[in-house]
Amino acid sequence: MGLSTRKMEILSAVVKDYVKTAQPVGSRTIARRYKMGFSPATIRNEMADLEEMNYLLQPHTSAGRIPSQKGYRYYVDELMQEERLAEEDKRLICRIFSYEKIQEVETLIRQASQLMSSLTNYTSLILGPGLKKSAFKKLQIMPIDRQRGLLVLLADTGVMKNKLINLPQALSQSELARLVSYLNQRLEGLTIDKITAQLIRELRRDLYHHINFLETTFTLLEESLAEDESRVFLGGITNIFNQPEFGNIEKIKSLISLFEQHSLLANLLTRPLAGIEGIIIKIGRENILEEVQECSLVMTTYCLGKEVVGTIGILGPTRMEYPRVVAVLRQVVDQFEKL
Amino acid sequence: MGLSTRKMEILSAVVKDYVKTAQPVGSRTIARRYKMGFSPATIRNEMADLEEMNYLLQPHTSAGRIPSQKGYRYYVDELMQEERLAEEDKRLICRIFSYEKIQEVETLIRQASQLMSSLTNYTSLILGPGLKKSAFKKLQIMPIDRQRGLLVLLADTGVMKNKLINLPQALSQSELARLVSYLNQRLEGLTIDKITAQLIRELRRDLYHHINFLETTFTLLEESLAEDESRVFLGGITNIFNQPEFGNIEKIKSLISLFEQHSLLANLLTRPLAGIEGIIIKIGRENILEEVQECSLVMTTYCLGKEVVGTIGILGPTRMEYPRVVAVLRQVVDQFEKL
DNA sequence: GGTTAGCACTCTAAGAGATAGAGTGCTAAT
DNA sequence: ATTAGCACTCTATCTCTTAGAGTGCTAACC
Repeated sequence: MGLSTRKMEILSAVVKDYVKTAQPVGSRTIARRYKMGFSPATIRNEMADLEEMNYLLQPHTSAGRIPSQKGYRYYVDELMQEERLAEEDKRLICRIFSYEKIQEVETLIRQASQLMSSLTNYTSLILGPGLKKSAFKKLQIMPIDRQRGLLVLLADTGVMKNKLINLPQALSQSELARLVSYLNQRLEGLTIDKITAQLIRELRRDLYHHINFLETTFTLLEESLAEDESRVFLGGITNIFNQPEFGNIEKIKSLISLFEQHSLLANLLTRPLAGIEGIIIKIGRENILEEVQECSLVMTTYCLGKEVVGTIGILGPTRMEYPRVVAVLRQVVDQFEKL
Repeated sequence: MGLSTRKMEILSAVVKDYVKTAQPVGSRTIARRYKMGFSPATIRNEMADLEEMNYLLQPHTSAGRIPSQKGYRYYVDELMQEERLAEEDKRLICRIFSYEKIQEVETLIRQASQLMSSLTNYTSLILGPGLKKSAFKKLQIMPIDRQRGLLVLLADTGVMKNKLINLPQALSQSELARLVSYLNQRLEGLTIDKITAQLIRELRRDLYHHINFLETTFTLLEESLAEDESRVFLGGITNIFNQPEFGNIEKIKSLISLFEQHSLLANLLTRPLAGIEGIIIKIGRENILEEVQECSLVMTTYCLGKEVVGTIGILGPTRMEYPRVVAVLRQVVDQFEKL
């Protein structure tokens, strides 16, 4: 599979030029703009070879070449050099992470999402930290009136979850307090997704007379686990539609409709990253969902504390400025993990 | 300004037909489809009059007529009859309000928003209940570790707000408990937007030595008031783009970009309703924002408890099925207010 | 006087050529 | 191995034409 140096240079030039202009690239253009020291004819021959090998393709006979999916893959894996971010850009990223120390995770994520999209001119997708993978921190029950209370569940990642619950009439203030402190003690340090099984076995045994009440607590936890995955934050939706590949209304609609379905997005951001560290790039049909098969997704997991809790991604057309996007993403994730 | 009965019938026919077909309506079509007992020529004369009076307009000389903004206004105010919803539709609406009694306000709103958009095929906008107009219900501080606590603020509308705060080292468990119960007692029943001023004057006096701590509480309240208005829920974004008036990509982009700016949407949903009860309809340029000047917005405020807390609206093209939209909206709001 | 038939006129949307331009692949020369 | 030259191909764009829908006006009708 070894490409000659010259083929690499040409492939690289085609990708760069096509990314910039969105127009099929001709041999003359490459010879002129990238001064390779060969005539267009030579480049034509090489390009014909590259097409033969499926790195390039021609929209129609008398047009220039554009990179194929395989071409992008090769470029991304072997040829591209990650961009060095301008100091200015780095500063912008650092600022949102340091501006105020005590900040809601959600606010932070929203800001990061905004910023990434404006730095890249693509759309950013962030899968927020869910309860599932977080460790239990604290639980509190706040009585509202005779019958109802508010259950507040806090994870070490800063995520929290509230739920209205019914309190058994019989429960007195001090009983409630004891119950809460007991639960806190027992659940301390556990990962949320380990709690369900544990709860049933142990707590039921110890708390016969409060079973009815715990049923609700239990339901909350279950529901949290189910809803959990679908907290997706989008930024710069309009950006991606400014790309010329979205001149077609149907494509826009199909993407917008996808953007409304957060559970699908969550999947898109979760599945490919299972067990993988670092930044990964999914090009075109490498993505699971049909709606983004003309797009590329650059993404990575991020941690809050020790545990991996979510995914950050940037979605653009396959004709994407990969070197820059990777650089921005890396910078953001680095900052994230410093928290 | 009195239109003859015949002119009314013709205007009404033009609106109905144009809403259905999205094509300019000709005199022949009206004569045929709406059997008015007059020849096309007569209708042509009447239509010429209506155009003269600015109720109708002609895209170009040899085309049929379409309603002008003034035409829609007259139709909506004088001619249209609210649709009777099918039992089936009513049932769908009732179901989400009764399905589970104890439900998060947010979940409910999301569901309502989904449903409204699918029942109308337009986009629904709901301005969620904010803290501002709600009455204070309960406040709790949940210690997390030595330095930090989680402040939970609950309003009678079911809205809640969390905020991380720094706790002064000096504060003991029991002191904290006393403080919380004191605050609860003092703030009970107040509307949130009345708290700010009150807090400063009275609480400061009584709680010299905790001022530092209260500063943060106070900050939370202030921030809540500021962020507050921008909780907007959108449903069925894609729907509105299926309308033929959005054949133009620029229009789509401009709307999408508006949909991302929740503070603008909040304004759109708040300003026109100040002091007004019932359903109001803003047609085309009657709307504040430029992006929706070819759209109509049917909206009304809703209450949770006694206080008006938010707005529900449906956004479609000016060429909108007003009778149906009004009916759906009314049904949803009625259900809302039964809570 | 209100209503209607008839007809010339206008405007658009859609299709058919025609043309320019970009880029190729091949051949022959270097 | 490289390059110049050239015929060829394909698209995008423009113009021209045509069909069709709908009008406004005039003159006839009840």
